[in-house]
Amino acid sequence: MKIINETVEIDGIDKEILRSLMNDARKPVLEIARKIGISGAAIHQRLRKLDESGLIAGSKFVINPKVLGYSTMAFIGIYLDKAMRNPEAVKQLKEIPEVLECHYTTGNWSILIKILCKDNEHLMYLLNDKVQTIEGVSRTETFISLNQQIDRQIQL
Amino acid sequence: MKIINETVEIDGIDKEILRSLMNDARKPVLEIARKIGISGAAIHQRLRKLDESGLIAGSKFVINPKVLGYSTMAFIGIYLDKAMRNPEAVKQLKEIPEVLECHYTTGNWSILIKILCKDNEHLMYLLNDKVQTIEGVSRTETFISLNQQIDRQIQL
DNA sequence: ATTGAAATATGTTCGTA
DNA sequence: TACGAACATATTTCAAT
Repeated sequence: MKIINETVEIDGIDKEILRSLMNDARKPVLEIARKIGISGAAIHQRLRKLDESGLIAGSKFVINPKVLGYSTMAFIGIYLDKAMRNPEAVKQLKEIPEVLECHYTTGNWSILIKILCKDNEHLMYLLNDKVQTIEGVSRTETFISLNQQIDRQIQL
Repeated sequence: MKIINETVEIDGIDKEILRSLMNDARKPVLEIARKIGISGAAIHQRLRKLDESGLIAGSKFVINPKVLGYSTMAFIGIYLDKAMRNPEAVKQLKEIPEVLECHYTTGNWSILIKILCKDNEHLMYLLNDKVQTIEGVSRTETFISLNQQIDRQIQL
C-alpha cells in the first residue's frame, strides 16, 4: 500500500528523471544517469522516494488502437432519469470494454463517457444495444472525435 | 520510422505479453516468459514484431496528478466563430500545459478539450485568461468531472 | 516460431562519504 | 543525497531446429 501525500516537492533532477520515463518507461535508469551526470544508484534512490510519495502511479505500454481497427473515438453525454441508479449504471458501463473513461460530471448530463469503436456502425451498436439499454439511461448526446490533436499527461 | 499496418493479427501469447506490459511497462520480459512458459528470446522476438507492426505506440510512466495538487478535471466544449481559425486555436491550446486532450468534434462545439487544474480558482483562471482569450473562441461550456470511475485502454 | 547459450548491459543493495 | 563496487538479473543476439 502506497502512502500518498497531499503534495510533494520534486526538484529539477526528479523532473528530468520523470520526464524521461514518462516518455519511455523502459528507458534504462543507467542511461538517464549518464545523461544527467549522476550515478545510477542515486536515480534508483530518487525513484524509490518518488514511488513512495505516490507520485508514480505506475507504468504502461501504450497500444495504438488504430492498428486493431479502432478508428472512431466519441464522447457520450448520458442523462440518467434517477440519480440513485448512477452506481448501477457505472457498473454496467464497466462491462463495456469500448468505454475508456467514465466521469460523473456537473452540467446537463449525469455521466460523460469516452468510447473507442471500430467505425460508425460499431458506434451505433454500442449506443443502441449497450449504452441505451442500461436501466436509468434516458437520453444520450454523442460527439464524435474527428481528430485528436493533443493527448498528454500533466507537464512537470 | 515505424510501419503501421491497417490491421494486425495477434494471438493469445501476444495478448498475454501485451496485457502484462500494459499493466506494468517495466515488468522484465523474462518474468513474463517464466509465467507464460516460453523462452525470453521468443518473447523478445514477438515484441519486436509487435513493435514493427505499429501496435505498440510506446510506454509511459503514469504520474498521479493529485500528488502535485491537481485535483480538478474538466471538459470544455469550445465554440469557434470561424472554422478557418481552428488550426490557430489548437496551436494556442497546445501552449496551455493544463490541456491534456483536444478533439475536433461533431456536434455543437468545434472543439472539445480535457483539462486538469488544481482547484476551481485555477479552472476559472484557465477559462477566462487562457481559453477565452484565444482568438476565434466565442463561447465555452464547462463540465467538471466530479469523479472518474473508468480510465483504461482498449482491452486485448 | 522457438530454443539455449553467450556476451553485454542493467537493476539492486550496501557500506561509506 | 550521492557514490562506487559487488552481485544478481535482464536484454540482446545468434546459430540451430
